[in-house]
Amino acid sequence: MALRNALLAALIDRESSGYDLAKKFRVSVANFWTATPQQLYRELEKMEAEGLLSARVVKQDKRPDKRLFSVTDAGRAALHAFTRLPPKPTTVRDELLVQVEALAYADVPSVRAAIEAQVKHSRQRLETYERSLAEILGSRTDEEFIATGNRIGPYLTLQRGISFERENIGWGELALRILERRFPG
Amino acid sequence: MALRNALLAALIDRESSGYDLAKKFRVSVANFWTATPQQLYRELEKMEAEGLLSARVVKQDKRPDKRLFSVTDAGRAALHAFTRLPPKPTTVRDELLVQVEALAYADVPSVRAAIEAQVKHSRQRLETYERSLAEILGSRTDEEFIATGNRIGPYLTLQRGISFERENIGWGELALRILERRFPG
DNA sequence: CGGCGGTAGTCACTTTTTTTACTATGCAAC
DNA sequence: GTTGCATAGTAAAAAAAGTGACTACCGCCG
Repeated sequence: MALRNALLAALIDRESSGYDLAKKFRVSVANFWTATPQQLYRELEKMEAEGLLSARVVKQDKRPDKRLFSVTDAGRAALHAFTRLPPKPTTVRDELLVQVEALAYADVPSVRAAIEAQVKHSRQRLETYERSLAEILGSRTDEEFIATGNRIGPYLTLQRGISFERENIGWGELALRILERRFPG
Repeated sequence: MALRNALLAALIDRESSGYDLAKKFRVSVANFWTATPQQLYRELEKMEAEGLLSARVVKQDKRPDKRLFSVTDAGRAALHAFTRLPPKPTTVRDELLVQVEALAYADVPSVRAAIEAQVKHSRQRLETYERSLAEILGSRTDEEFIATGNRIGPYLTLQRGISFERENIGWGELALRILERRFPG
């Protein structure tokens, strides 16, 4: 009952297929919610059944048909109601940091490789976020956008994602330097 | 099967009761893993049954008895094996950011209050982390510690927590300024 | 023309997580 | 003197999430 709010937020200003949403969840939404395609499809079904979404089938020529979902008035109302409630505390699950916490008992080369992989991943995400931000801003500066832009919400979540990934990269580099020094090889 | 690794990491250099762990998960571990007390107790039982932990009962005078768990050799081996595997991608669930993403359809005063609450919470966590860091460092500087300290793992995860909470605070303040400007009241 | 990758999903099953409701004891404040 | 908070847990059920396998169709590359 929580994924649905993320879906409403992701769908609210753009009709999308399950597949589109899966992509969006891999890229921008990944910033604050993670979900597998299976979860999405299941939840979309339920939400349609409950009247939060409406779906229409679009026949396609060279691809399988797809179903485009959009938020209904009831969905909009549910989203508004959700924003009136105090949000649940954030939950995170970061196996890499568990491995780092256990460093003294860990296989250091594996952990080092995992940190490197994560730094790479963060760099990619950072680029994606920055492209999205540029798209939102258009030709305006941050200042102009903040004063007059209308996609303030996505702007803010993107900013959060950007600073998060920057910190991630910085932290990863620090960790690698320290590992290099303490466990050379 | 994932919480268990976080538990092994949390227990590895200190025998603790379920209650102690619940506290530790609220404070330091919260940085990279969240779990409720119920989850902890259940998992501790299983892990003891599987020989990853050993437990001893300590009778107490003015409180209920408690069971102190410590990691066995098998547990240490399991933790090491875990660190050899590539960590699963991080998952997050942040309802506050979902609400912010949906700002245009949200109840703005509620969201503003939620951001304020989160900033306060982050300030508290930041203080906690900084205290823990000072404890780990003792009288050493960061430089000295990095060169010679032996709790490198916890040092790194704490650093990650600290920078995360700082970013959180900065982001929250930015968001509040923007809300103030765009939705005054 | 065969295989790979991208689009667009569904189904069955298992594991995990969350929720709700309990049992106890003791301390401190009001 | 009893209410609320902290300690220290347990049990059962419901809900959510994750895993793996599967169906299709198409375009493109070699």
